[in-house]
Amino acid sequence: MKKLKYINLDLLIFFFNKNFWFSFLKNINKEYGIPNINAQNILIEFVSANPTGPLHVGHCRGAVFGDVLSNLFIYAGNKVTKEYYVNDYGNQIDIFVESVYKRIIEIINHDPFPINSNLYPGQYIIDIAQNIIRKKKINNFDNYQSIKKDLSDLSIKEAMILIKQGLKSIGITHDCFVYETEIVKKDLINKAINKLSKNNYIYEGYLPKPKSVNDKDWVKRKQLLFKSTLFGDDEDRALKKFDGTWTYFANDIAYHDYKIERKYDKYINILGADHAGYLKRISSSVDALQKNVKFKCKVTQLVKLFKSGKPYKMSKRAGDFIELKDLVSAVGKDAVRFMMVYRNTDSQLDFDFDLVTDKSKDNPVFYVQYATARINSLFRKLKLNINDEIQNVDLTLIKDKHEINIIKKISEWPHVIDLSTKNLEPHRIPYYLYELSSYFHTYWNMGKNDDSFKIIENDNKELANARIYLIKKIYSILEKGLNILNVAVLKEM
RNA sequence: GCGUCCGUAGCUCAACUGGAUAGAGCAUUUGAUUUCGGCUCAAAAGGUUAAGGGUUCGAAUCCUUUCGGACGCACCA
Repeated sequence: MKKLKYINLDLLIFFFNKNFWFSFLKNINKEYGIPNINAQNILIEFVSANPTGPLHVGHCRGAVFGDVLSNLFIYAGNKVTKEYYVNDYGNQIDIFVESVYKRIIEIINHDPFPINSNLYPGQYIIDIAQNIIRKKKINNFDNYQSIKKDLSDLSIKEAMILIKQGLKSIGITHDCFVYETEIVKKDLINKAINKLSKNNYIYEGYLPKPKSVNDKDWVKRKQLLFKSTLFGDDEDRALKKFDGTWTYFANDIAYHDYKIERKYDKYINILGADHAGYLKRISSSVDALQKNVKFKCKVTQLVKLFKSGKPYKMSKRAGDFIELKDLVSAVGKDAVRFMMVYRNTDSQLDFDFDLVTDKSKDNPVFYVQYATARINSLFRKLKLNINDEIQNVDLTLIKDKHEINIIKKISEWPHVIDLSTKNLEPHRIPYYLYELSSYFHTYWNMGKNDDSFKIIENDNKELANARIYLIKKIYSILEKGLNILNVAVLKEM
């Protein structure tokens, strides 16, 4: 230690000398950055988009966020189950299936598809219709009511194929798909509601009129309610509809009870901004179902698309939204993944099509990948395998301030991992990788201006060896970080 | 009207969750390099952290009020 500065009661500041940093660098091993924690069994639910069509850009942020978070937890030594809840039940599915039906009839009988109805018009509905006709599981489409159940199953199956393709295109695979119809079929709803009932969390009562509803359309009605206000929600929530069937929320309580029954150490839900209002209610129900359960919801804010600095508008109603797979084919999986977690999920994200395909240092994805490519080129030049250990290093030859700063930057890595994991904030990783890359590129450029800073091209073999050792440590962290992001580590570009 | 999130340099965002002089990139200015004013490099400048009030040794961070923005607010999913 070089010196110790006293600021006040709680703050001590340490200044380390160079030898500290050398021995620090020496001690970096394969486990460097992995927190020393007890392994946990974590269930993380994300995407969970309705099976009524392919994924679009709006789903993308939550999808990548959940996946990176999973990788992060795995890296930190935990066991992770990535789960997708399939809402294959209820009104929206009915509308979807009817849309597919009308498209089938349009294709077979040339009856035009009813525009301006509540049905989904999109091209993907036509594709699904064609697939169903082609696969010939149903031979006669004349009577909608009689084939409704089969058509529904087939349509959902087709939609799930599209969704899984979209996920695959950005490198995401879920471990587990839980279908809402299964929850209903197994009668898990009664089971969960009984659980709540036993604790007196359920009653018959009245809800106040919502502000967004007209007086005319509002009928005061006694209904079955869950006391979510006991757990911090703004209102108690309805469990049964006017026709006596369960609400979506009741089914979701059952689903979360099913999660709890499977006994994980920790549960994480990733929700889109448009479902943020749902958060209190679902966490209330989880608290009510089981005391002291570790359950966290994370909301990802919207993504705004830009092209050359101008907003890129799209409308779901008109059916012209951008599908995830279109985004990926336009800018590539790496760019999508990197940029989607580059920012804190609490803030809205601007995603510029042009910037992420730019081959320049303005593009953070390129910049980080360029660093790994440059480092690889050094090893190629030396005819060294980048994975081999470097022997007999004399690190005291590293003297420059910038080199010491690189070591300091490297020392931040475990903290980045720790904060990202604890606070569910993986944006720190790409941000850090960008900074570390920036340190590396500056180092590289120092050699361009001054030969004595050339990493390998100088007469001093010992010095070159020490520098290569340092560079390799940078590389191993970039590699770890990119692996967590599931962004390619490029050997050359 | 209510709820959630956000407001930090001209722009897009960080800031180790309450700690030092609030940091990066773009844009700007200056210089270097390049037989290109375009690529690259180096440096400078840029801030009352939306505004007011409070909490304490100490606040961008916590509390409160106001203003501004996004999203949501049926028995839909």
